[in-house]
Amino acid sequence: MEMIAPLLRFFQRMMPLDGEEEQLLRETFRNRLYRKRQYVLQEGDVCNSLSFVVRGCLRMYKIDDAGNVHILQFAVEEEWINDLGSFHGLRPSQLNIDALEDTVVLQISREELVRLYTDAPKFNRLFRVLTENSFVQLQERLLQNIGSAAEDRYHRFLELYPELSGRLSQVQIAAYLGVSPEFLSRLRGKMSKAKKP
Amino acid sequence: MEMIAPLLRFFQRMMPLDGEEEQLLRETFRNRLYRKRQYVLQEGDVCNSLSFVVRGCLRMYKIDDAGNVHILQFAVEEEWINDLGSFHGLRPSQLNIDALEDTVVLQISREELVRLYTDAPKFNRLFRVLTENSFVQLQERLLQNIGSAAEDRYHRFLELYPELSGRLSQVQIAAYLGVSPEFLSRLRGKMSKAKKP
DNA sequence: CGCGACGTTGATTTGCCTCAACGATTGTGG
DNA sequence: CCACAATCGTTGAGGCAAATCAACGTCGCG
Repeated sequence: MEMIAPLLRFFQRMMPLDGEEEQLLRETFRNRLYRKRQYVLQEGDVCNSLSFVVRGCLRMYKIDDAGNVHILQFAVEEEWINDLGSFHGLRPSQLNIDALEDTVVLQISREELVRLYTDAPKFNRLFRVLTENSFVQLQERLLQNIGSAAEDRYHRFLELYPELSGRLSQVQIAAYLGVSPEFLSRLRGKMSKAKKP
Repeated sequence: MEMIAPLLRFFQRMMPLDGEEEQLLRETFRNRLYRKRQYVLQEGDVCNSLSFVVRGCLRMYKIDDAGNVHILQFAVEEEWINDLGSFHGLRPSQLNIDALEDTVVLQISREELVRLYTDAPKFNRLFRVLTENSFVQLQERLLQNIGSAAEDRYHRFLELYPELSGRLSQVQIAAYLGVSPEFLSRLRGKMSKAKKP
């Protein structure tokens, strides 16, 4: 089954590709299915491939000393999710990535990526931009969380990802916002009371 | 006065450069002095150049709705400090960068950077790695702050940047850790009491 | 000299967490 | 297909980390 079309579209949106480059992508990216609750990356392992979500939903998170889950990022259709620190530094990851739904991804390994760079130098630029975008995304996330109360963060989350908010359980949203599920529930109660009556 | 040596060293450590590439760097980077308290980048402006600190100390921070300062990053000798989101996206920055000491920087504008990429493609790789490193640094910062109490964060700061902790006022350190100066003072009191007697 | 930044300390407040209990869903193995 | 378990969302009571406000002495600087 041909799943690479979304990836081609993704790159085409950044920069036109010729037939040879498209062919290279077809050859180097591999299709993979992760079942719900299955790990894509586990803490302590080295992140050895970049993942592009074709269908489904993944989360990347850290577990702190007290055992609490802190979600850095979700990834749904046509989004990337990687621990770039681990991938590039060949260091064991502090992060976990797993599937919240049955999820189809396209993956490229480090070796294949290096080969891609030499076979088609254009991908140097493409992946530089991709890294820049990841960076910006992370910084935006940090800036949003800085200096605003949990209620404001929840508001912004709803505005920014209206689709996700319907697709995720409140436990996941709470872990993304950095509050306890109980507290998020209280916030929702307060907010709906403030609107309805 | 020749100030470019530290920058050449910085790049050489990543990848050897030939004489022509060194010459390109000499031509494209410009020297600049910022006086203490002077802005390098002001909120609302677009970040139009990348800055490499030769001597001195800069800080990059956000001011939240309540007027509190949140420092994302310090930069001392041989470190970079940029709002990559604003620089690459040509968007107005939400961040400020200013000088905590009289500071000498080397800067390259966006146009000069583009020219550099076409004149010497090797810099594509170099700046890709640089962006990757910035990304990793930011992610490390985020992961450290996640799920650990202020006291632990302060400890880690002292271990990670022993030099900085002597060079900065406690107000700056507090703004970096994300706590009030009063609370940091209390932490210090508690910590020295726990060691001394 | 005087003024403003800094560091400290005390009293009070608050945003959010923890623990605990409950009904409502979801999902799973017999 | 049903029964039991697990997860989810909600609500209450109590607790703690850190903020806020205020006052004070110290220092460096213009």
